[in-house]
Amino acid sequence: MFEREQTELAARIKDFLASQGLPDLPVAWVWIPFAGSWGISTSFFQLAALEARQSGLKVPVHQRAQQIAEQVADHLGIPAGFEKVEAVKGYLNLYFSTADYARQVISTVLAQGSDFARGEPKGQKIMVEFSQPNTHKAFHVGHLRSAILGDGLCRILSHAGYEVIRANYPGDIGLHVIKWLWNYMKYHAGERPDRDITRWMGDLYAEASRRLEENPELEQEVRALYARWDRKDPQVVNLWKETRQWSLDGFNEMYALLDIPFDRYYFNSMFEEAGKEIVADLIRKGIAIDERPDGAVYVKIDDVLGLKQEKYRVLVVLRSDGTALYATEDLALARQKFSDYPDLSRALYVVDVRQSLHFQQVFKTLEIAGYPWADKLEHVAYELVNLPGNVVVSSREGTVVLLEDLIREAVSRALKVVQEKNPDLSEEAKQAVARAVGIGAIKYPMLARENGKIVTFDWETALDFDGQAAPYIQYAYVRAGSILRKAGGSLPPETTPQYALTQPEIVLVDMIARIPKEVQRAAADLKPLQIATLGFELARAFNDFYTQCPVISAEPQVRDQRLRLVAASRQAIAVLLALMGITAPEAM
RNA sequence: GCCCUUGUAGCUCAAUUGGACAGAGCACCGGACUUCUAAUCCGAUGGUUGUGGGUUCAAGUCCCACCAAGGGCGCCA
Repeated sequence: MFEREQTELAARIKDFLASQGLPDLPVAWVWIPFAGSWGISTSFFQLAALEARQSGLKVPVHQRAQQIAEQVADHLGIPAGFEKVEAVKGYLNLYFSTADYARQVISTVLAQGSDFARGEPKGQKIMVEFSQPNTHKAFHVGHLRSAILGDGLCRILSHAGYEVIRANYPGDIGLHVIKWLWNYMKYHAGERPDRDITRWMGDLYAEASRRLEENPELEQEVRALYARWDRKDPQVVNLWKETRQWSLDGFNEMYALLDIPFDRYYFNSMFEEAGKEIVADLIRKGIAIDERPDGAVYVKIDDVLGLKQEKYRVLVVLRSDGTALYATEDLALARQKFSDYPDLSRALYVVDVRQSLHFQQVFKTLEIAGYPWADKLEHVAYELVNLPGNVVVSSREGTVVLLEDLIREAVSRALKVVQEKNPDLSEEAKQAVARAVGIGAIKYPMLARENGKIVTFDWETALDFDGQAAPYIQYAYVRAGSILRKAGGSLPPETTPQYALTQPEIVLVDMIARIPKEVQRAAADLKPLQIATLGFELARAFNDFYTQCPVISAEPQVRDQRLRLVAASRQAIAVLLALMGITAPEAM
């Protein structure tokens, strides 16, 4: 909002500075950083410093910056739409006129509804690959971050104006799958999962690992089974297909609960052969070195690039026995993405930070091989989810917190609270609230953290519904809805407030006005954290308003104005919750 | 050995990308429900931003060194 005014003012300032013979520097507007200040600000330190360097004048920079700010303030006077202009400590602050500003912000939100803060279509298509779960294994809190972070990124990018393709890449083949099949065929033949599919699949996998650990000689049988898979033995392939589907069914249940959809599935198993073709091509081009059967096929990336210092090191692209590796498949997967969507402008991989080098290697190898889209591949790295005391989540260590357990616990905990707080709700409504609150509480901490920082999971924090957490934001939404319901009727028409706005109202409008810019920033930086933080701050501003500014009992003019502000706040909170994939409940 | 990430209040995290007084939430202490839902609000306590240099008008943010934690380094995914 107010981009036009900002651009015009910047032009006027630049003209003025030029007329004073001052250096030409871009005018960068920022929000005045003090809570409750409505306006934009820019500083003149850079200008003063540059001038001092060019002319050799000995005036202290901050003093000179203040002089310039004062001159500019005098020159501008008070522009239309503003009510105060001041020069302070080298900064030029322009305060919006409160009445106009509030009216404009509120009306914009109410007119745009759920499209509030939606960016202009950018004409760019972005694929986001995230939540790469392994079939035939458990789905635990550790896997949750990629799913939630990736989903949040998709929502933000889409709202910011990009066309987004949500891709999943399940690990449906590999040693872990063969181990599982071996265990199933030998000890569980004919069994089928009933409920809790993913748990059952995970249990069988853990059992297989245990058996092999206790009796290492059994690994021969697993290897033999792998060979049968490689020969495409129909019995093995069919069983693999059937059991793989069980896992996928289980994943789908959880994605549905979490409201995380996908447009496109790529499966690990689809890329073994295609990957081998690319490797053959790399060998033909002299990029990869083939040392089979004594050694593997690899790319000495640093050598190829002529780097003196090691950076990309060596990427093994095929095993010495000719079977495919993760890297083999990744080469083919990237090609497939751009074959399916030739006009993709970016392909993001939301994968944990441990694979940073791997992706750098794969991307660089594709670039060397001459694929024109190689520079559009991008690894969005995030840190792992740990348990208190820096304990790694691991099925082998028995430290897993299964996703289904987490969801169940969070929801039942939320249900208890609803029953306490709002016993009059119907049973059905209570369940819906509990789901919204429980799942929101799980999602929020995964989003409200810098991507590169470890999330420590512990039950206490995860199920703590107080303070900076999703329920806080949801509650603000509920309160706003409650006021509107009590007030009844339709919203009063747009008016310019004729009374002096109070501080909580000013802060609240300010928060709402920041949203469009923050959406763009979060999209550009690929950081849902910024949305999560803003969501909390907006909710806090609303709660503050709620306690200090009566709406329904206020005199008619104030009441009308505040009702519109409440409706706009509710809408703005809904937009931010939607960007995080968190449900906005009607009651709590 | 080389490379990457992180280090901010007792704990968990922010800080408009180099700007104005480093802000929240938990926890602790003290207050506020016959008034729009107290899953809330108000107040108090709490800081040499790991250490030492440097660049800059301006450094939590950039550069160098050191310390600490985590991660990655040719046939795991």
